[in-house]
Amino acid sequence: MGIMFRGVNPINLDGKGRLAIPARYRESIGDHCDGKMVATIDTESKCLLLYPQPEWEVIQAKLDALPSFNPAARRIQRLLVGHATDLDMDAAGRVLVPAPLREYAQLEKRIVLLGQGNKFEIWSEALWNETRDAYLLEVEAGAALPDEMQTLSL
Amino acid sequence: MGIMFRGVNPINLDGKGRLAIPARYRESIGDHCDGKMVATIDTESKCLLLYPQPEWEVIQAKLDALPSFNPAARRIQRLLVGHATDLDMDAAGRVLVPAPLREYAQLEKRIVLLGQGNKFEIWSEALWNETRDAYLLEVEAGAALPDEMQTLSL
DNA sequence: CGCATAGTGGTTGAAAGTGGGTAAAAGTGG
DNA sequence: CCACTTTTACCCACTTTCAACCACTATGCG
Repeated sequence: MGIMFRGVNPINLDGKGRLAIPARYRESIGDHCDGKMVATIDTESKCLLLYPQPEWEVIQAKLDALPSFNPAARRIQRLLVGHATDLDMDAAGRVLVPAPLREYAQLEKRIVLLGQGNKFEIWSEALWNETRDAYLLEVEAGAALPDEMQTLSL
Repeated sequence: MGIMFRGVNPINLDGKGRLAIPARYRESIGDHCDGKMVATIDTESKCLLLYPQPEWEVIQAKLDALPSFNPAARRIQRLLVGHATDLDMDAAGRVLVPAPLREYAQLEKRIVLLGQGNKFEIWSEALWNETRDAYLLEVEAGAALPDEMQTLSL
């Protein structure tokens, strides 16, 4: 059983595009992967995914195992593996988010770091707020839940 | 079989947004999770959910196991796990409720802490009163009960 | 009626967030 | 292959935030 990230963290990117990982995650990240992380794009939403390196290796192994002649599989491989970039935490607990990834997720100064289990999601603050509000409206409208979740008891 | 909370507790949030857990729950919380709790939003109602950490870990594990390419699953993960925040009781038995969560549930000074089995719900007092009265009216109007409850014996 | 415990609020010191400067390294073009 | 430009990693300084601590008040119980 590995690392478990959660929570919403409003952060400022600095002028150089650096992201300061909130202090409460640093110890577990240091233990788990010595500050080595991997960032890539989320293909479904305009946000980035940030994994501890060991977690990412597992994902990439699964992706590499997909059938090479299936166009959808190739597409996912190219998008996810193709954009995956190694990032190192510096002494102050920051990682430099590469310009192409910043551009994809429309990251300016105000961003949100969202804990999501074995990974983080990185959103522009504006986009996250829009997305979150839309989700809440969907729930209110009684959006259907898939079977796996019908039995989920909170 | 774990912890069981119940009862309605009117409480004041202080100026810093701290919530004093009523003394009668503190011992069991201390035993069960050493004061470590997790708060997140309720997606159905404008209130917060407050779990002892071990209880929450079980729920998050289930949520994290949902399929990543299912939009409804991503929605629930982002809303619940994304807003989940670790809280620690201080020496006086208080937890600081983060500003984003206070905002979601419209918590000002007067709030209500509602025991609900393995968790608490945190309501603004005004919203709770409205909701409770509405529920009572629905029952009075003879709202239908689902089948599972037809046989329920109190 | 007094004591003990819970509720409440304020203060302060350490740590996290933030921003910039500099030097080395990588990339680019002649 | 060398010179020049751009990037990036490391370091330092400033500001803000928050959590632990302390003090006072209210309440309930013996």
